[in-house]
Amino acid sequence: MPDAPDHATPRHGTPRRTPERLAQLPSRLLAETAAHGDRLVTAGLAAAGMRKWDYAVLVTLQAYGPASQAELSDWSGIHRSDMVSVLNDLAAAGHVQRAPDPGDRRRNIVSLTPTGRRRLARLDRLIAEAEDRVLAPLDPAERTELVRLLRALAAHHAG
Amino acid sequence: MPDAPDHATPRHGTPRRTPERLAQLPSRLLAETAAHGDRLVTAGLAAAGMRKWDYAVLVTLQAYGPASQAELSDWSGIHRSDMVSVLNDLAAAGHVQRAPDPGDRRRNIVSLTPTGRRRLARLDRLIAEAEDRVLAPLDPAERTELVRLLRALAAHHAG
DNA sequence: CTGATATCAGTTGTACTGATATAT
DNA sequence: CATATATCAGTACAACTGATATCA
Repeated sequence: MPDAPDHATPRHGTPRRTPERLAQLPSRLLAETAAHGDRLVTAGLAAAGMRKWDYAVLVTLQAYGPASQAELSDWSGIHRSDMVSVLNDLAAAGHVQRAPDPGDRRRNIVSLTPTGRRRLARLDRLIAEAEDRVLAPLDPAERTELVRLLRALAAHHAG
Repeated sequence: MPDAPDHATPRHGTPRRTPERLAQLPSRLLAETAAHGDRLVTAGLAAAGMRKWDYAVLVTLQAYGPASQAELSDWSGIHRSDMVSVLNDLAAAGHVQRAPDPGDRRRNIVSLTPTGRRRLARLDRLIAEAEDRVLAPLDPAERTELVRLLRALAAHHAG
């Protein structure tokens, strides 16, 4: 089925929206839905006064235990340069602790505090709600399938 | 299946990557795959010296015919403020033409030139190749399903 | 008057680059 | 020497905001 005729003169009453050829491009759909997801997650975390990267760091620390800033960068996806201020904020709020590594004095050992652990539990709930809103129109099987397909894409482009 | 134990001391030889709890978040997967898609599309269009928004404007003009800048903004998704410079570039390259609307002198009527039409045909091929790279690991049925699911999300959050 | 249009100037947010001091 | 770490300053880019002149 072809698009609207090329060079069509705009007629009044004709509904106009993003052209189908544009709207169905995978790259465009990914960008659009990613933006919606980011907006919902950002709004959810803002309820606790925190940001996406704060959550990523706390989850990584919980999963793997104390780590250097370089390790946290690699595992969470935050740029090394930006990790500094993220940790400054988390440390100032008492959610993480920075201590020099006695075995390698270039490094800081970053670890979760009990306060950070409690905060993470709350963020987990907020994130779960946000993700549920992101996937709202999909049933459970569709959600699983979407995640599977996205992981296949992510794995392919990461390798 | 639980994650790695909480507070685990890093053991040498343990492979480390983004924690599973983080890696499987739909919002994160969308952001990651969208970034890859954008990178591939940007690289593809750069082969013709053009950008994403240039393509979006040309496609919209082909689909709906001559339009005002405000209409192009609404239909292509480009911010009104940014449309100006996009059209400046496209007009300077001879791909579109700006003419005052005799019926409403606030408006410009933007239309495709023959040069722009030829350029669009080339961009269509470049985009098709880029999208094919984006979806590379998926078979045809999976590609269709992914687009269907993403469109459901996009439609839900647009309404 | 209001509201829409095109334009430009400027802000914001985020990813990223580059340089530096320190230590391995 | 080369390499790795943490830090900070500054860049690049896109999305967005706000103001203005023009016109319906």
